[in-house]
Amino acid sequence: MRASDLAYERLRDDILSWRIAPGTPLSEIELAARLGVSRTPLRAALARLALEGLVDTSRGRTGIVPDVSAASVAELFELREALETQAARLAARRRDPAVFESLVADFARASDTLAASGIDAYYEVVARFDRAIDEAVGNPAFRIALDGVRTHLVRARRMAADKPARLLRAADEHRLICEAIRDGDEALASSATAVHLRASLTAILATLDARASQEGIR
Amino acid sequence: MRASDLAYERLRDDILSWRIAPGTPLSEIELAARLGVSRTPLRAALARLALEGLVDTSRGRTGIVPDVSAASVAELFELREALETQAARLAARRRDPAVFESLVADFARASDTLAASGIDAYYEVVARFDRAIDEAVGNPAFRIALDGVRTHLVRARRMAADKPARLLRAADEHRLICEAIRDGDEALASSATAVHLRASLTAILATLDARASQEGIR
DNA sequence: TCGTTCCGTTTTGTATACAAAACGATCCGA
DNA sequence: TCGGATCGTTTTGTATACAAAACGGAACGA
Repeated sequence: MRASDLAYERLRDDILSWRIAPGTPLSEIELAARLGVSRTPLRAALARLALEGLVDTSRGRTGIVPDVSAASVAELFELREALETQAARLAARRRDPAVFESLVADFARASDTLAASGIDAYYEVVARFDRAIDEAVGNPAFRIALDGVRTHLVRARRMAADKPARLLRAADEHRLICEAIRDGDEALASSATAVHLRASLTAILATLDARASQEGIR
Repeated sequence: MRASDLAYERLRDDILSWRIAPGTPLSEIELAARLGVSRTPLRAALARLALEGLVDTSRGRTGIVPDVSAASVAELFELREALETQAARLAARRRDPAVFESLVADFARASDTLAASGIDAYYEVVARFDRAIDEAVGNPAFRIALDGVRTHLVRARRMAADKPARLLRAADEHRLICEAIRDGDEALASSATAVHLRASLTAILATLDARASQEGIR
């Protein structure tokens, strides 16, 4: 594996998992030393992250990790709604029914999965759902656009720290989407996706607000 | 200006204007010599272009300019429809009516503009339309996504070499979109955008087909 | 006390040298 | 004649050295 890829993946992982806090200056020299690569491949990694929006180079010379504000999450979801409602519509048009039938069952079992195997097991099912959508849409450019949005979503989700009650509702919403796609009902798939995204956004913003006021009390 | 930015802009311009033909191997050494920079900033430029999809690094080690196929254009328009129909909807919700009233007049005059000042003057109006949409939407993440799609569209459009008859129809379609946005009619703005995109795609694919069969005859 | 300017330090931007890997051509064998 | 392997050449990937620019602090003046 190339050193630049290694640096990219490590940095990306650090940012998405909040190991690097927003606002932290990303010094090339320091990071290169920490990751054990020279500055040249590290610069390439930083450039990739900057183009993905995970590093903000607009302020000053040194890149920093942008913070996750309520406004930025709301903007992200506006873009996400544009992409995912259309993706659901296209998926319903071109899907393999068996794939989504299987996902319907997975989401119906979500309560058990969550209780037995924890939150990561649930997110694994969601990841499978995303991959099924990508495959059904069958459009590389569309997939890349969706991936970009999902990347940023990971950060927002980790911050919001989804509560089990919300996850159970989300599983139900996902099940509805899968049923619509399985049945080839484009309009319903699109609408059900919109419903899910609005509910998710509301939940995340509520968590963010609660956290913000908690920080304020301190 | 940084050498890497210079190399990026020059290369990007060369690719978008078809001065570099699809399939051409992008040798770092040769390009660095031609642009008068060293390989380090040139590599950064190539990396940026690769992430934008203007350079394909998936095949072999040397990057090449991807070609514009009918399939890739159709895929691009699927993504474009997802973004622009939603952008039109959001723009209708938040617009400054005066801005789009002015654009309505511009597109109504398009026939004269085209006859008097040529095709570039018409595309300048379209660029103003795009900027008005961006401003009305007011969502940085959305704007970045739209910019990415528009970049690829430039290549497809240059290849298709729009005919005046099509441009006049396109101006009419744009006028309809602007009227809907001006009036705050979200549903109509979205639908009118979908109509315009489908017509544009059909025109581009027809030109591509004609060119393909012409190449076949040779 | 506040603002401004200058200088030292740090950090980024660029160039070049070297190492590694991949592609292509040629030669050998079946 | 065709397939495959090996070697040479070319190209990329990485490291390091140097130049330039920007930030921060201190000192000076108002």
